[in-house]
Amino acid sequence: MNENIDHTYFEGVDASRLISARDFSKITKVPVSTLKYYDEIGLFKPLRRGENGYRYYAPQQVVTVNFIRVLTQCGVPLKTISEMERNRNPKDLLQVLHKHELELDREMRSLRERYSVLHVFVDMIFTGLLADESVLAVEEMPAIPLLMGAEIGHSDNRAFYESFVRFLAQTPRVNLSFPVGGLFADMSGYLAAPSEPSRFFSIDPFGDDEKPAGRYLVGYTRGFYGQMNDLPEKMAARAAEQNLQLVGPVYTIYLHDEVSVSDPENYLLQVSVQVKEKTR
Amino acid sequence: MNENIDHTYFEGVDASRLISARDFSKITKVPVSTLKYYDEIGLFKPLRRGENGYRYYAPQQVVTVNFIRVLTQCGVPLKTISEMERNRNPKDLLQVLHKHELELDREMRSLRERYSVLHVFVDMIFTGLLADESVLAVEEMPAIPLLMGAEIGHSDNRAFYESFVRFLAQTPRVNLSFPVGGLFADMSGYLAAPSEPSRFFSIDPFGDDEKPAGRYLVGYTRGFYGQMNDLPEKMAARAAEQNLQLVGPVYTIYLHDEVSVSDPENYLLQVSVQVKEKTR
DNA sequence: TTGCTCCTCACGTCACGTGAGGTGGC
DNA sequence: TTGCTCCTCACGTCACGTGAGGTGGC
Repeated sequence: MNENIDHTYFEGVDASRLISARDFSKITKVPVSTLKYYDEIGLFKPLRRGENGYRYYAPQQVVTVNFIRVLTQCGVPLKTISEMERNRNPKDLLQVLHKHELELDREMRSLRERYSVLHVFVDMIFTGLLADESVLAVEEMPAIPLLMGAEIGHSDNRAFYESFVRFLAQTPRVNLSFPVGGLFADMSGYLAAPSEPSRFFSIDPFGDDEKPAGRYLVGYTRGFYGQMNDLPEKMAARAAEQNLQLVGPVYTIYLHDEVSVSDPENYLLQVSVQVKEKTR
Repeated sequence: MNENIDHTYFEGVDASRLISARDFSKITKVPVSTLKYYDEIGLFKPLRRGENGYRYYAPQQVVTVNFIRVLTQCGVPLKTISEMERNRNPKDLLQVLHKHELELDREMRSLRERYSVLHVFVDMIFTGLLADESVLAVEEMPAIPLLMGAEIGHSDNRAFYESFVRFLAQTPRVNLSFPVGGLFADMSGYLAAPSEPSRFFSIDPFGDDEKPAGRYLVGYTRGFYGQMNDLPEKMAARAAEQNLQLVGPVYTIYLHDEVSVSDPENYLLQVSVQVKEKTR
């Protein structure tokens, strides 16, 4: 970025004040190999070369190389930076920088999203590890934000996959980085067809819907996607035994799936449905 | 990530429900070339291959490939993801994810910093474009956060470079991505040795010091670093003429430097010193 | 026959990283 | 002579992208 600088401007600087490649690298945290590469492609050259070929940098060049690093970290290709610099002037640079401010805005949003994705996965895997799978229990559950898919019309019994694909195809509305769960209208719907949820939802913290906080009857079972074993019947039986009034939809979420577990027999499903204590 | 899945689990799924590479790419926004690459290195394979070699993906694989994308965007190498997946289990995955949550925290901070760097540059270049260089004027200036360097002892007249290098070497305290300015203790110090600032400072929004808001006598001049022309004398003369009482240090900032301008003769320096109206 | 989609194979690319083998001043 | 730092040259690498040339079903 300083190849156009007339070196006579630095005549007052004697060689002993200049900085070796190693030291320049230490100051700027830019690896020596990178400095050599920038030199090679003509993007950023040392102020002076020793007779033995040693690279010597001027102190001011620190600002320049850091500026280049900022631009590359913003995703500007080195070639673009080179071209920009060939006829650099304040107005054009201002335009480019302004464009990349917007680019950084997008990056910021994407990063926040990646963060939430990781957080949701951590949360689910952790919940799965703590879960006592062998018991059905009534417990307090916090609210979970969701993005709800459209209702599924079950015209034939192969509709599951098509519905799922249709749900997935709703991008970009549905963010596919978050785990997907299945929902049944109520307990009787779940009992009737345990592998045919009436809706899918994405566990998306930016979603408009939510699974409300409250007391839930919670059960777990292990197995491949859609394999419910005797969980529906057990949950219905428990509700009857303890005189629990089940309200609202049944939520099914794979806490452990192919992302975290090798053996499909060990995928861990959590099923929950809200409980309202019966008035006596 | 699904190479360990026993394909018999998908026997219920007939081929017509599976998704072609093109469609899978459209749904997930992952380029086909990337899908092929993941297949090639054995990281993520389609559920089934047609007799003609066509790739067919199952709907559930959408979640998996998105998870892979999230990890790679967090900087996890594909090889690491592959290894992780070979003996994947919830506990280990939890550890890895937690580590990368911290990684993302750092990324977030770095991104915010890049953003501020761009902002500061935009601000300076823009100010430079708007400046009326030909006139000395008294004007309101906003406060600017700074990171101040140590005071410079001027033992000899070559100390400038050494001081500057020492200032730069104060990393990591000094963030070298932000522009650097020079400061003189007062107007008489500036007049006495216009190219020997008593301190350097970094225009770092996260800095502890600041240039206070207030009314400043502001002048501009063009030329290479340290070239002040007759600006010091003109500013002193103007202060005397208009009976201005100059208080506090003299700030010198290159609004346009080698980053934004090709010709060193056109580097634009802004010099400002605070004004206190004399009580009459 | 004509599109259209998919395939493989091979080579390119971007921004470096990594030795091998050599120089030069204290 | 021994370290130590720097050099050049060449090749490797990571995560893909980009054709060239070919297949296969409507």
